[in-house]
Amino acid sequence: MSIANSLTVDDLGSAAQRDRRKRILDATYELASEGGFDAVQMRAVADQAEVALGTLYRYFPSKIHLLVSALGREFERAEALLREKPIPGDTAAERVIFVLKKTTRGLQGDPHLTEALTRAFMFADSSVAHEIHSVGMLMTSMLTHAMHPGVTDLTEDDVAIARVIGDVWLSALVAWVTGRSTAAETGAHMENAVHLLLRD
Amino acid sequence: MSIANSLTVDDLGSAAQRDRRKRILDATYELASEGGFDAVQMRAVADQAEVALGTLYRYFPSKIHLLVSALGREFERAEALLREKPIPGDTAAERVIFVLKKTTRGLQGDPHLTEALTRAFMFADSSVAHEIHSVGMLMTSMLTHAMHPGVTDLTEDDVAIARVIGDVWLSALVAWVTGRSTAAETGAHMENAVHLLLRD
DNA sequence: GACATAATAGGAACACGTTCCACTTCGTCC
DNA sequence: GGACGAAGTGGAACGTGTTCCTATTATGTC
Repeated sequence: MSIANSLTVDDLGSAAQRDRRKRILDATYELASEGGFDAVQMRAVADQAEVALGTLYRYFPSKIHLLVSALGREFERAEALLREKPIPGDTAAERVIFVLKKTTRGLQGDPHLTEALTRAFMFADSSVAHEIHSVGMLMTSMLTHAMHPGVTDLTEDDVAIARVIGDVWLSALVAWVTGRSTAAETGAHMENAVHLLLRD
Repeated sequence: MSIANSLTVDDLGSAAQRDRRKRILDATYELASEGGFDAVQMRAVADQAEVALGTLYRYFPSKIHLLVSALGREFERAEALLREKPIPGDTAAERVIFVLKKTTRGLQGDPHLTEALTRAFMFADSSVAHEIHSVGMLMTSMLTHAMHPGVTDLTEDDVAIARVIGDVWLSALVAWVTGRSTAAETGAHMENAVHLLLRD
């Protein structure tokens, strides 16, 4: 009993909280992946994560926070994947397009999930500013890394260009998830924008 | 009575519908201007427009349609205003920045309204594609007009540049209405982007 | 081990977008 | 001017995000 207890104590504590948080984000991910934004219903997330509704709201104060946090986790994964291998391409433009296409392809492979996460990102207000900022930084960092691999002291122009590309990427993604443009148009538009911005 | 009837027939008919539509959009505008997206409640709009809830939904099938239509009306006004006078500035970049700043200043003068309309625009799905497309075309046309006043045969690059600037503008607006960046940052970012894209 | 505090469960209740229905009024056609 | 379909009214009802409350369980302290 004491052993069981000590084990329990080890497994629970803040580990229990990490576990709950993970279960919640996993449930969010799964529901979003199956049915998009509308399918991520707070009661459904709570049920699937085996957590009470009140607990869900204790961990994530709103549906938007929940989805943006899930988006953040996805971006961290994508960024980690990108860091594993050097980015192919001889010019900054080629490398940036590679990163954009790879990331976009990943997102478009799971349209419902992407719809849910993009919607949430676009609908967030200032109370989610912190989470949004993390995602924005990750995106900018992915892009500057593609532009100048290994370089740490970036010029203001580099950062500005990365931000503009990020803006275009977001807009294109929104147009795509809302069914206003096709995947091909999205890709072409992003490629255009990169060539306009990185003429080297 | 027959005179009254004929008058009534003239005043009502589709004129009554135009009037209802206008009252609804006016109510939307006023509520949005006072309290933003959340304050535009369908029951409140219906009350203020002196229209039944079912009638409101007959004219605009969702809150998003309603707000995007209101946004469209605002853009038409802004575009008409711009067409009145020639755009000052010696270079394309100067003229584009003038247009962006003027339009943005107009929007930022009514933050709640802008928040409501931008939210709706970003949250729209494919069922609102038609209305969104109108707004997008207006924006692109305003920007190409600023780049090349009076020119009608634009190159693909011109249109692509206008679209990228539009994307940046939207992203900046979203960041601003969601409290993630200040008006000054928004302006600076847009100015940066224009200079990156229009180096003439 | 007993207790104080915090976290969770379970679920009722509320708000607002949306749908639906029964009834009335309007516009049109004979 | 009577009949008929379309449009409008008024309001109930439903779904889902969010809040709130009480009972129960876990955690940390003496």
